[in-house]
Amino acid sequence: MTKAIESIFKPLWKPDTTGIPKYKRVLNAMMEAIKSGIWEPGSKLPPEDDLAKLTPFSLGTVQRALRALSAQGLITRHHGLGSFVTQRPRRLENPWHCRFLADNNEDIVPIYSKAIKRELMNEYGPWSKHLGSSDTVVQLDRIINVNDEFNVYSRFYAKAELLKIIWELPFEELHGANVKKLIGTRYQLPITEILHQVSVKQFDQYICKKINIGTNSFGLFMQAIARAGTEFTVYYQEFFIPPGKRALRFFENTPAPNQVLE
Amino acid sequence: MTKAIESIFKPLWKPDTTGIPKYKRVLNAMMEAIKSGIWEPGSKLPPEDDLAKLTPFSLGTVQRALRALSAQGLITRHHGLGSFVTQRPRRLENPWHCRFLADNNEDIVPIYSKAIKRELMNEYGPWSKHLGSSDTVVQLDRIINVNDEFNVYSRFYAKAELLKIIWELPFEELHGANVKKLIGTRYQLPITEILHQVSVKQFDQYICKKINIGTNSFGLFMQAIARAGTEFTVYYQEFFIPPGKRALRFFENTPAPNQVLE
DNA sequence: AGCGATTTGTACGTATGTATG
DNA sequence: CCATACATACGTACAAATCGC
Repeated sequence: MTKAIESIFKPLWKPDTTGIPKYKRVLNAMMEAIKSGIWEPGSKLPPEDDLAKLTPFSLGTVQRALRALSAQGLITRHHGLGSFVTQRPRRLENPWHCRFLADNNEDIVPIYSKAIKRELMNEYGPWSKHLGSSDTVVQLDRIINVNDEFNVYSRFYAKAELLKIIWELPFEELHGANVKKLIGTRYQLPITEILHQVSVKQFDQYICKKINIGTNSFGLFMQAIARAGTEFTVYYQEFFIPPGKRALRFFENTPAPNQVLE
Repeated sequence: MTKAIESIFKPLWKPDTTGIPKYKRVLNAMMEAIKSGIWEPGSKLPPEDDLAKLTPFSLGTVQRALRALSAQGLITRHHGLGSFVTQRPRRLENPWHCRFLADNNEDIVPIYSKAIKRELMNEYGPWSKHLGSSDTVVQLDRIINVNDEFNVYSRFYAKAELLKIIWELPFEELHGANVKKLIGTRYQLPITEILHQVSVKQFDQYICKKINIGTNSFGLFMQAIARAGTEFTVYYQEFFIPPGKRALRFFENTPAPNQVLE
């Protein structure tokens, strides 16, 4: 554990050749550690003093790096408590850009999804408007458990031919996986924008039963349309979210591209 | 000239009662000066040393304020040259990030807003979390008519001192105007991101009556948080949207920030 | 309720580095 | 090369929030 953390700061002890300011070198090292998972989301960082001792630099320098990390949203700092790794969906790696908020209005709550149905379809449906009506469409239904508090029903649609993986993969492997991530790693599909629409409507019996809420309840209905370019739709998705639970936050901002290096 | 600049920093010489950190007091004073036009866009600020001498604080403190102003996009700094008031601060073109969709799922429907209440407040409330709890807050309530089909109730909150225009402007001029646009043209405040949150909840009696829906109806509750930089909140807004009507679409206009954060 | 111990937050003064004109 | 002006860095000190005893 400590070994891993020490290794993060090892490179800082070597004399610098690049001319990068020290506080940025510290920042980059820590950013790398967070991204690569050495520090997991939610975990507590060592106190400033300790960090400073792990580097050949002064406390103030380390503090500045921490302040910048906090401004970038990678860590959250609490006076008198400590610094913690936050988890914010990063647009580039993770096309999720809406998540349920924790009580502190800052962190996001964990979710776990379970695939429950997969079908190939040729009919016309609400998805046709977005995916086109001519081709075979694969539908994947999942139930997303949010922080063990409530369930969300999700329907995912894509052209079967385009996303072969969805119906070729063993069904079990669709559990828990973030399908969008799967798409991202497996295909080189550059999803450039995701449109979201929300409205309030009455859920049908099937949905209500599946997510364990009273029959004919009203709830939040969200649609997401993921596109590559402005024309081409990669997938279309529907979410049925029970009322009154947690607020859903949209992260519409892309993190600045080049603060990592230099 | 110099007289005006000196006057900006006058208040800093008085002993602080509020507990606001010095670097923030410097920041606020300069922000005020830029907003109000004492420093015009493009003009050069005095060098760090001079600024420090104009305040009772150290160079480092002034530097930190300048760094933060730069991160918020209000000033631009050039090594060896000087600091300048940003010409056209980077902001979202259209601060409306979401609109109601027409039936063709493509166009947006027209809206018209009417101001119905304006108040100054000192209490603690849901806005405090975003705007801070110490200062006086101006609240502006409006009813937004959507395509003559239904009404949305909107509550707008901002620090009174920051957005003087909201409560200094004759009440009638707040009708129909896009307040955000007003802010954009009148002040040099670059809104770089707007966060949105949605949830479904029961509206209170007052709201229901104002937008002509049945008492105790459920509906879509949306919150919007507009920021300059990643830290500073410009305003906080709440929307109460009746159920089942039209879908609300979120557009992503990314302002592509290129600023170094801190 | 009080009192340390821990930990982050702010601030100062000073020194040196580096880009610009 | 020089003066100007921003950029980074250090070491130190104290303030303030939080937690556990």
